Amino acid sequence: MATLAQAKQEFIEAWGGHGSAWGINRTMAQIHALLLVSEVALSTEDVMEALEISRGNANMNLRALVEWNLISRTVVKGNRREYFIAEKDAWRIATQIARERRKREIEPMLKTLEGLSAMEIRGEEKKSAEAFRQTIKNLREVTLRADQVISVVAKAGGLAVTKKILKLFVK
Amino acid sequence: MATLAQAKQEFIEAWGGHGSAWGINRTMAQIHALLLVSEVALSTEDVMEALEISRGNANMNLRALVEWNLISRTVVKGNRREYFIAEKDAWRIATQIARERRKREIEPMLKTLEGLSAMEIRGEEKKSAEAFRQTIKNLREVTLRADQVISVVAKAGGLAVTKKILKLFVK
DNA sequence: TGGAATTTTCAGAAAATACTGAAAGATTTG
DNA sequence: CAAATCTTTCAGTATTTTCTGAAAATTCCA
Repeated sequence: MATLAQAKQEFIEAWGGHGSAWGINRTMAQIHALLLVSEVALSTEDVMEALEISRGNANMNLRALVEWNLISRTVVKGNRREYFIAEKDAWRIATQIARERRKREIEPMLKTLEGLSAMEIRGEEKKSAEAFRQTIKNLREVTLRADQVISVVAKAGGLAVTKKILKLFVK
Repeated sequence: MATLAQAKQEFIEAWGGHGSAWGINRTMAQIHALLLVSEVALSTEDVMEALEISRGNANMNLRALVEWNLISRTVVKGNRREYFIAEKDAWRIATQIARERRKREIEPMLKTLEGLSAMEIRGEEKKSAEAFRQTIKNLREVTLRADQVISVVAKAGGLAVTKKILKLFVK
């Protein structure tokens, strides 16, 4: 049987390991995990110590997490340092990650595909050019629908609503 | 105005660049793109030449793409070599990618969260332990729902069906 | 305003990841 | 079944990504 501290440590390591699944690096995911299971706000120093990382690394990844809106800066009174606190609501965490990845990955991809769609192609190979254009168009359409699915879910009222809607479709 | 070859080249580079968005490396994505826009099956040699990569690299990434079910081996008669051909249907490409990522990323994550949920925690901090357990449970539930959304969409009849269902929810 | 406390930046170092090329292993064919 | 053709493997190398630590910048307070 584990102590609470051990369980938290295990979670931090696991979350760090899975971080690449949603497009962030190990350290960033570990810091996120650390703050997720911390009951109090933590300073850069605290994070450095807990994860045994350098100040630069801590600073950089804390900033990135703030940009992702997964954590926020806060003030602890009687103290000059900056402290950080994580968004704890799992639904909001998930939709926030979805939102960021959409922005960073799907949108640029759609831009690329749209650019290629719009490209005029010269030369004799009419048929081939048409096939190429169609491939791109299809990829664009599918990407667009994936994007919409993500977007619809992220804008759903929350976990309970999603669960109900899913019931209509599952099994 | 670009030639068809130039447009294809541009697509290959772009697709390579976006590859990391869906969990594969640049070369693997480029090979996929090359085969996607190729009207004929290509051999390892062809791929090596087109992308200026080594035999080892070509071989490794072609195998990975076969494992992802994004391309398949084929035979060109009167020829001893192995040739490769890509799945061209955009909907199937997308669902295949979704399926693989689910397997490689979401499932292990659920396993981890379930393991942590099941963990018994000793010590005096009952309240804290309960809060921790709740955090994990919530993350698990949200991950599970995300998984189900992906799964439902991937099993939908195809792009047309998805489009219709989306209409119920968008705007 | 001076200076102590804190945060940010970034060049170089370390670590992780991807690639090469040649050798070994298969497979086909004459 | 031996030679030719093709595929796979993998140790070493190259590239990319991430991290460190110290200096510079900023903020806060007396």
